[in-house]
Amino acid sequence: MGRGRRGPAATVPGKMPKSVLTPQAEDYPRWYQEVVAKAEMAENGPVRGTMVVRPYGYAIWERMQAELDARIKAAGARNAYFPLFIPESYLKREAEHVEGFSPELAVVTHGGGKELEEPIVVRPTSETVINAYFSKWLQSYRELPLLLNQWCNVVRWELRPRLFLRTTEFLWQEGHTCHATSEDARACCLHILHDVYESFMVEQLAVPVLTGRKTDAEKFAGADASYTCEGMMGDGKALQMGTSHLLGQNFARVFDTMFLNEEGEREYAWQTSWGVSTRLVGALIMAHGDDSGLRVPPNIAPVQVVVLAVRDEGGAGEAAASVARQLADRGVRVELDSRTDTSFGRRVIDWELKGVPLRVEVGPRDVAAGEATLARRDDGTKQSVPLAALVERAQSLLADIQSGLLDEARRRLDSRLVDVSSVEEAIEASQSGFARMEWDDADEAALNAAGVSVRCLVRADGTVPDPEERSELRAVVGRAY
RNA sequence: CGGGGCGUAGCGCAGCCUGGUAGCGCACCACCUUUGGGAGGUGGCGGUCGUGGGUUCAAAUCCCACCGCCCCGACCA
Repeated sequence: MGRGRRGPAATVPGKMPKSVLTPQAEDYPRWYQEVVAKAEMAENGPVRGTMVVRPYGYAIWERMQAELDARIKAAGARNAYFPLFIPESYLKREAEHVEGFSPELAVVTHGGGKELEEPIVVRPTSETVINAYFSKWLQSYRELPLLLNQWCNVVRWELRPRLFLRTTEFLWQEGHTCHATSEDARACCLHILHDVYESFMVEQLAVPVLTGRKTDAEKFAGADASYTCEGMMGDGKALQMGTSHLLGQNFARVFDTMFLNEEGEREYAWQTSWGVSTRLVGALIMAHGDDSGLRVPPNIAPVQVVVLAVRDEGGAGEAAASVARQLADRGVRVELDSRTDTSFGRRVIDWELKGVPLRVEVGPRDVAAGEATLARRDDGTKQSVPLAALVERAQSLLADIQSGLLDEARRRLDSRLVDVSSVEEAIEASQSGFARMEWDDADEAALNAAGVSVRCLVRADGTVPDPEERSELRAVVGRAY
């Protein structure tokens, strides 16, 4: 936490502030920082730009990993692991790649107390090392396509870090593939974009995204084309949530990644690479969070239901434990909160901060009536439910909450995405959301001067353009994280 | 790197201008009363005042240098 900054708790000495967090409308970035801190997601590490991910934040990441990993494997990829350290010479082989990454590289010059003969780079991404091994392993078209994925950390030196959104070290998944034809590589790249990333974001994170192609200015260094999933955050700004790149034969050429084709000729492999990172946690926070804290969609929530024993009287403690057990038996991710030495209100607020989708309150009054109280985190409504019907009701409410959060996010995206016909209108529209316009009219220099950028390019029908496609395209512009 | 701000207890801050016993709120510990939307009382623990130097009988306070952090601008998942 920074010095010279105040949480709302500091404004009135001796008194609790009215609200737990700075309201979003008052100061969105501050709201974000406070949620991350108070929901115990993460904090800054000792080295600038590094991040300590706390158990609750990491639990969310683990849920994301589990869902993504299943989809990645279903797409045909296998997991592997490549080293953190990469010879600097590898990076230098692909001219555009080094040029793009050199400003943000961490370079190791000493090891074992001696200066190294060749500097070692801490991986900013692994195309180069992985290609060094692809070239060794790959022999025949019969081995294609070859799809590998790795879960790891990477380092890109950042000047202005923000927890989860932009840190010097972050966790991610990077997929790397080799294909026999350009068409097959393209199909894979888009399959990952839509059927792994977009589907995960919509179904699990309940965040609708726009998919499109990056402009040359924003594409991956060394790629022929980059495709992106762009989400709209609560303040109308865009967040790049995932990217899938078509590498062509660029890396294959410099690393000699070749195979023998059906005609018996040696040919360079056609490649893709793709990744999503812990930035997704930031996306989750900003896509659904409200003035009371996080709102985590049930599908991704590490805790879907918290059962609160209001106090340990009238059998409430036992009843709460029993409810929690029943929910767990039905496969619900549930946590029992029986800390009755802490006040009820405090505990409610803490669980709201953490965004647990559904809260079950069990107190003496509920027990006497044979009921429990269910409180939804998404809309704040409460209802009493007979204990016998509780598990069923909880499960149906979780489903409602999941779809409700998606609908809400979709309405925001739809209502704040407007079609415009000039740079001036685009800048105006970007103050509250996205603008869509003819790409030919989108003067990037003029937009950038106003703090706005082209997030992605799409066709008139909304589908993603081919790598070389340039005419009749629409540009989606907005402010970006 | 350019501009602005800030370093005092775990967190948020006051004290500095006008040198002289280091304070407040929250958190934490103990006990009692509490518990259906941030509980109250009483007692307690906790600080090399960012670092180094200088001025002075005396420095959190004045002077110099350095370091760090935060915010705003040029790059990125």
